[in-house]
Amino acid sequence: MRRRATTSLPRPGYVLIIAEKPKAARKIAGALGLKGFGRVYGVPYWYGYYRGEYVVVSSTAGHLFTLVTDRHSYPVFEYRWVPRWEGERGASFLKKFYSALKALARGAKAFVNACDYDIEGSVIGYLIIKELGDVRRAKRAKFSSLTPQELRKSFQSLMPLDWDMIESGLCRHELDWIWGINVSRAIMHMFRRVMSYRKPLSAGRVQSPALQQVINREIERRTHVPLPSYSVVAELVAPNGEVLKVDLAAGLRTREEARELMARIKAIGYAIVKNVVKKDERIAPNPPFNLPDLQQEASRIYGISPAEVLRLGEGLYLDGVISYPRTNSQKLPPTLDTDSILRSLGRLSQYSSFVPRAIGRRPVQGSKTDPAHPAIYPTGQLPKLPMPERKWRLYDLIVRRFIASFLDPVIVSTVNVDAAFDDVVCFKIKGRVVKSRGWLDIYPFTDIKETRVPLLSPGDELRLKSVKIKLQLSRAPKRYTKASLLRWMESVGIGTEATRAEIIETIVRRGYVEVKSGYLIPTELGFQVAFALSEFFSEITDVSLTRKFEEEVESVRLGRKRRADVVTEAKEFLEPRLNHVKELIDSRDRASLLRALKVVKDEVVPRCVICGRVSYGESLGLPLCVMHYIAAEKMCESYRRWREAEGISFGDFARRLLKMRSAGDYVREVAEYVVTHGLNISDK
DNA sequence: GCAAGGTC
Repeated sequence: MRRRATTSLPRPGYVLIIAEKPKAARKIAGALGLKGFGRVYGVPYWYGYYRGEYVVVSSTAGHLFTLVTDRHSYPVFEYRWVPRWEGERGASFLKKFYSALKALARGAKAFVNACDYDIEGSVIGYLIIKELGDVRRAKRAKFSSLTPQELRKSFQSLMPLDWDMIESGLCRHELDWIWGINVSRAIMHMFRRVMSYRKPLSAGRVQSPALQQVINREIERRTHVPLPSYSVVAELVAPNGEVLKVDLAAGLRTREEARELMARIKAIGYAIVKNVVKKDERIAPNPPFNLPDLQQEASRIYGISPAEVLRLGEGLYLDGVISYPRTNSQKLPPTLDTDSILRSLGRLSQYSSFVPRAIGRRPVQGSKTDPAHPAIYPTGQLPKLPMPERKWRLYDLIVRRFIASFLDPVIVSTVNVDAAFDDVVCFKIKGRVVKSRGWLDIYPFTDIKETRVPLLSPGDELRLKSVKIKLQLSRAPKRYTKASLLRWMESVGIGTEATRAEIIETIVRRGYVEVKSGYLIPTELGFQVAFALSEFFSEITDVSLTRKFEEEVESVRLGRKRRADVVTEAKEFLEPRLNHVKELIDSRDRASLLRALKVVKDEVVPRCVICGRVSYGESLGLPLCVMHYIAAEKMCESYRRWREAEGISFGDFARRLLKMRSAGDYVREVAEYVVTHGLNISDK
């Protein structure tokens, strides 16, 4: 497109088309064949005639308006929309978009909201037209992708403003604001009064369930009581003399059971091969990245955090070397000229040998989709080198995943051997060898474990060389990393591609969790906030609040409910509870507040006999804090299994727990108390 | 100051 840059505003009397971002505005202008180009306040616009109509296309950069209130207290249900650059820190870059659209709106005779066709896009465009233009002279462009055909089609049949969609979007904003601001203020009030804590605290529909998840996992780990199970493992000698290590049985409940099995196996002395099945398995390449997959892989392979992936990805996108990164799609656009992208990538020596194998083929596609954007792919425009190391690594990962998606599957030869010691025990021996490396050389980050097995045929004898019993202890689940927490958020459907990483940073910034060796560990403050929320606003700690919002917002979109009614319901639900909490805090009933925060150390009675925190309840006949209480209860529960498995006394069980590294620290502390005070649970 | 959601 030839551009004639101008520094002044276009001649008035045009239809102003508003896109969600500058890149989209450029695509729309291209599709409509607009040749004129100019800038206002540095913001680009395009102009010209489309089907006889004089039009101007420009854009915002996401939300230009936000909700604010003038009230400083809570409950608060009065709010209004204001330009974001006025108040919000870090939003000053929006001022030029605001000024530009305001100036362009003055010369417009009509408006088109051409933001992404989703509820946020409807809100973004609507608020701009409402605040800076005139909604009575506005229409909506409806398109599902930014391809020229789709865009032209949408402008040939412009729709009236999509009021139900706008109302549902406004409703989502208001619900999140009402819940988030009010609950945040309530807990700040509480922590200020009770603990003299003065830093900002927060709660919200997405961040609070994420925090709760980290807390639950930590409680599980720290109150973990390992449970026993037994396996029988043996060394067998194949006819060719090779020694094989095999699990003959696993998951046995008692040591006695395992001993019996072992004795019978020893008496027989050899196993017979029953069946041998050889097969080739094909492992297809992964589809091109969407953002969650990229965040996961960058964290796994290079330890780059999800938020940094988003930041680096945005940089690569603005450099023009990759497509839009905030996407959930694993599919490439059907019209994409993949061959010319591949040819261009082939000019980089890292990739040149793979490109010929990829050209002329179709890529693997994933099942995930996105209403606004395709999967992340290299545009074929090559990056300026050198670039910072981590940025390069991310780019390289994206390119490799892209090229891999065109290549042959990895072929793995597998062998499955069934064998048995008479009718005493059947077992399997499995082997795997990579036969053809396929896409594995360009994307070598997948570890395909190889196990070799000697050549065996039915009827072969496997002589027993040795056999023993192995005690297996159940392990506590792993702590979350930023990447695995993000995965969890995605799996339960909270947050969006663009926000999840930043929301994880928020719970870190608040001091709710710390990052140690990549793992998220809740702080005392995090525990206290989570307990306070569960006590007074339990809904906000659960992902089901998002489900509820989605249902409400959807019913507004379908015109079945009015936004005002949904907002009123939320207000009527929250207001009495906020007032109740406020009264409790103002009543200075310190003891009940401390009990609600659960893990506070204070002079209040009764206290945990082990750690001095406020008591939560009695277990083993002792007043215990919530964590030692859970640990003690789990110990009593698990003792039944240990007695069945090993026939040991409660005292011996406690002594063994002290030595188990996989036992949670709260469990070991309770065990130590049990040992030193000679406690028993026979009376339970 | 506090949310979640867009995008630079």
